[in-house]
Amino acid sequence: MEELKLIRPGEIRVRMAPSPTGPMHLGFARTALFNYLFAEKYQGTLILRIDDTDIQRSQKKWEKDIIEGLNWLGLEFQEGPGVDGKFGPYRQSERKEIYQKYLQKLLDEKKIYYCFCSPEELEAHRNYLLSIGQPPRYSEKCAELSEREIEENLKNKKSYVLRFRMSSKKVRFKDLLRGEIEYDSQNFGDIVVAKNLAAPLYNLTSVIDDFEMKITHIIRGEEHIPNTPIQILLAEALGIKTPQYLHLPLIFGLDRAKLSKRDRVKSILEYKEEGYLSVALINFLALLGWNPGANKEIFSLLSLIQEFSVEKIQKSGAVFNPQKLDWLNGFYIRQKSLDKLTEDCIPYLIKTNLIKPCLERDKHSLFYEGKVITTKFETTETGEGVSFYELMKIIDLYQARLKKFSEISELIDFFFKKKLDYSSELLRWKEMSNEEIKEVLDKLSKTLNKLEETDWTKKEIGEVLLKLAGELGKEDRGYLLWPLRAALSGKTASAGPFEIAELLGKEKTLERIRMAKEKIKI
RNA sequence: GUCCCCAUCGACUAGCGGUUAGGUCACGGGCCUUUCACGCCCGUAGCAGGGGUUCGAAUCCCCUUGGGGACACCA
Repeated sequence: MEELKLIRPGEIRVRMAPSPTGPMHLGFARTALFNYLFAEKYQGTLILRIDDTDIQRSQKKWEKDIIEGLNWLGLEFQEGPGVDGKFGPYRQSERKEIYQKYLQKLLDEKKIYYCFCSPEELEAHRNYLLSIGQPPRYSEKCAELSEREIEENLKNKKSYVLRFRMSSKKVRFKDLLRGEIEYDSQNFGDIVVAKNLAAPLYNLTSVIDDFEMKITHIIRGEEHIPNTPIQILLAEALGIKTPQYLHLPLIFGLDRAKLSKRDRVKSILEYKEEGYLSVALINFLALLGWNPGANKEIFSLLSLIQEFSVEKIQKSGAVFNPQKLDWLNGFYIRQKSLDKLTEDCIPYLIKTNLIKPCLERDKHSLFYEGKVITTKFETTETGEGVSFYELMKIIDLYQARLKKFSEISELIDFFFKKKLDYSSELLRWKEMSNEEIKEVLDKLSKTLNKLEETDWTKKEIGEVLLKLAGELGKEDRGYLLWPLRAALSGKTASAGPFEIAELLGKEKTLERIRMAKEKIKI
């Protein structure tokens, strides 16, 4: 990539150009990320341009989704009309006069022409060509209409489109990733560049804006490779320069189909709601199609900027693997400080109705001079209060077990319940008989009951129970500890019984053992 | 159908003419451990096929096959 070495800081201008016709999906997020990294790497400028020329399909809510997604990921752009000193996106829908100027010029120069063919007519012709194995392209029926015919049709208000007179030639361009790519423009036919003088279409607006915005490098998905020769021809007709191109490989779903083509496109914001960290998603996305060459998997946005290089971008498409995303997310969750993690989890506990929002809750007052104040959340089922500090201790037990925040509720719900719902079979360790289970539970309550409230710590609890386990004469501690853990949590998997018992408190621990005994029939 | 892009473990990838083909996720086993997870150790698994070029090809070239993308009055 010798041309990249010639780049001077500040020269680069790149853009993200989503069309707001659907939510911001992973594919666009990855393209945005690479544009961002490229711009940051070379101290260039990144622009957000909303390609909303299709007024039928474009929606404000999708634009909002895209901008929120970008914000969440921390991919900031450095230019654009905005308010309060903040940059906003350019919108093609707000730049109509610019396109009209160019369109008129093309029309005057007869480089585009009026086409009055009906959609039905075109459809039929396309199907015919397809059926005889020809590339489906326009018949050029209207290419040579006389001035009079055109005026006649326009006067009769016959609907029209504007077609570009495609020159017949070979178009070559250089892709920064793939090298020379050549197309024969004969395959294209005279494409439609505008629905009418006031409604230009993507290929035209894109070429004009990239020029007007002085874009130096277009970094976009591979699906745009076939558009590139058309855009080059268009630029030629307009007499404007073309930027350099870099086409990123596609991201596929597990079924190997292009992500944005799948039935239901998942918004990046849904990952946020599920409890993924943006740092994890960024890290994951970067690794999808890019690799620094070293045996390294963990990258912050900053380290990505430092290490990013175009040479290391993959050429082949990548399958999106949710398991690796989960692993990365779990990794980043384990790196979090406990108070931050707890803050992150609280909305999920509220959403699943385990606790109620704290009315006088003020995030900044939770910690006062390093001390935890006693802000209490009301637990929905028991009506008791649970402090931020207590929540922190619970979540501490699950930090290593959590892959995403949305999982927290079903992991720790038993702390907030009056009665646990589980089958008596859960209490059975290996081949234990019902009598044995009951006996073990009896011993547990007797032993724990003797423990003073002041000694009710996981350390003390562990000591007396381990001693008890030794007295039981069984090799296997599970004989004692499994029924306990099951009785306290009601789950097949959970944190350890000593920790749970400590946080539950003596009273609740004994109550749960008692309830477990009731389940056992002899 | 036509055009274009691509091709290393199941997935993401390292490799850029000479390697016991490396790493991560997932999977299997072990340690730790009452369970689950974390952590640590070990393991299974790959150069799509065929021709060249070369003393020597995962690596360079060609063909085949396979996968994908594009062929709109969408972007």
